[in-house]
Amino acid sequence: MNPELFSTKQRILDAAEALFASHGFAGASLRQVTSNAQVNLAAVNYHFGSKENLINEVLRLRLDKLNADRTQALLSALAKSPVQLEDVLGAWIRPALAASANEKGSTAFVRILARTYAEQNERLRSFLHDNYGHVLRDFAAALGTLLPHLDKQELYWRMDIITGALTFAMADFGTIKRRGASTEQHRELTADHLVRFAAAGLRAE
Amino acid sequence: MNPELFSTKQRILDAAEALFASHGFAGASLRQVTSNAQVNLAAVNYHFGSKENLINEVLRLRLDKLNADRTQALLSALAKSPVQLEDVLGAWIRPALAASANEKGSTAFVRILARTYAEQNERLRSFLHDNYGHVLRDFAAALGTLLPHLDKQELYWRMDIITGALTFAMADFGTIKRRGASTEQHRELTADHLVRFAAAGLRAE
DNA sequence: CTAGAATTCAAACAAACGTTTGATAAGCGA
DNA sequence: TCGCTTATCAAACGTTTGTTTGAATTCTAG
Repeated sequence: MNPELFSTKQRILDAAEALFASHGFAGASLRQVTSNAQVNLAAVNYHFGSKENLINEVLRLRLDKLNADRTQALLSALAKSPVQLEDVLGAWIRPALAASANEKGSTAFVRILARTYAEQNERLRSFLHDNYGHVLRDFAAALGTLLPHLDKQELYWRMDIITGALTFAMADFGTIKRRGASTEQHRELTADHLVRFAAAGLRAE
Repeated sequence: MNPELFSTKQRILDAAEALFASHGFAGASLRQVTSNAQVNLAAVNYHFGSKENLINEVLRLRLDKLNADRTQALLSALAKSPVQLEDVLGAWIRPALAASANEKGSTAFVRILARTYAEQNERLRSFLHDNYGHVLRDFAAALGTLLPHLDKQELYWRMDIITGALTFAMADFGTIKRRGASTEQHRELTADHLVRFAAAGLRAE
């Protein structure tokens, strides 16, 4: 029951995250996961109950932090006066980029997100909607007041485009190298460009 | 050997496309495919050799047409003087949107594309790169002359963002309904917005 | 009509899958 | 140390996977 850093449970989560990212949920087997984690095959069902629960847990842990970061960043952006579109978009984009360059140095989570986003899997979509839909709604409300020329449907559609762009930009974040820039500089640069790109797209027409 | 419209081979391709789109390559079994296609299980291996070959064939058939359409549209855009950024982007975006609303009335192919794009699967990535990389290079060259303020690396990165946005917009194309608009009107509207969005993002900074 | 190729079919193959089991080991408050 | 919970383990469970087989059927050129 200890939240040890290298506990069986944590090693499974780490290995699962990496394998789900590279092979997908269906493509990564529990035997691969437990082998990479160097734990017994039965450990997954003991600690998580089932493969499906493991998938949910991998998503939940990361999303909890990402959404908390986004919510806090949004509050900061809304506290300023006047509220700037770039700040709101930054509150959406920067925490996601930060999550993609975390302690494990892996972009596994965002690649999982890209896959999940690409999947039409109804179970996952409703899981995301139920647990994290309110964050999306908060951002939509903030963006809506900043962009009164967009009706609600159009706004959601453009946010979807931005999310797609962001997700893929993040998924490629780890693979694209920029000459003579540290990871943090690179991240800042990427965030700046994404925010500008998204802001220009939202203001269009 | 006949290219009949409802041949066993074609029925397998159609069923595979739909199932790969909704369940992924690993998630869709040959038994599901052959059952939906109403053909014998062994027919896949007889006509395609293996599941992997079937996946490649599903991708290849659609991509051949998409890339031919894009190449032709690019030539048309470049024939005009002066060459407009919106026209080049339209040559990239419109054929993809058209492919997403084809005779079968399904968005299966673009959802497959979204999944493939999200996958880090090296086999598929090199398959796409080897067979269709030249089209991407042609567009990059055209965009490069229109956007001299972007260096090559930055340009490719932004094209990646656009492709991600486009892919997800297409994947959602079928699910989003717009009140009082036919499918063709809807597609035209979507294409216009995507082009504007992308052009604004590319011109930024 | 007939011979031979092309296709379809039910059945089975080994391998891999997620999951369960029961025994064993480790951890720990009393 | 005891007794009990928690955790790990090898082994096996029944399914499902992609693939192969060999016989039956359909098609087609001569």
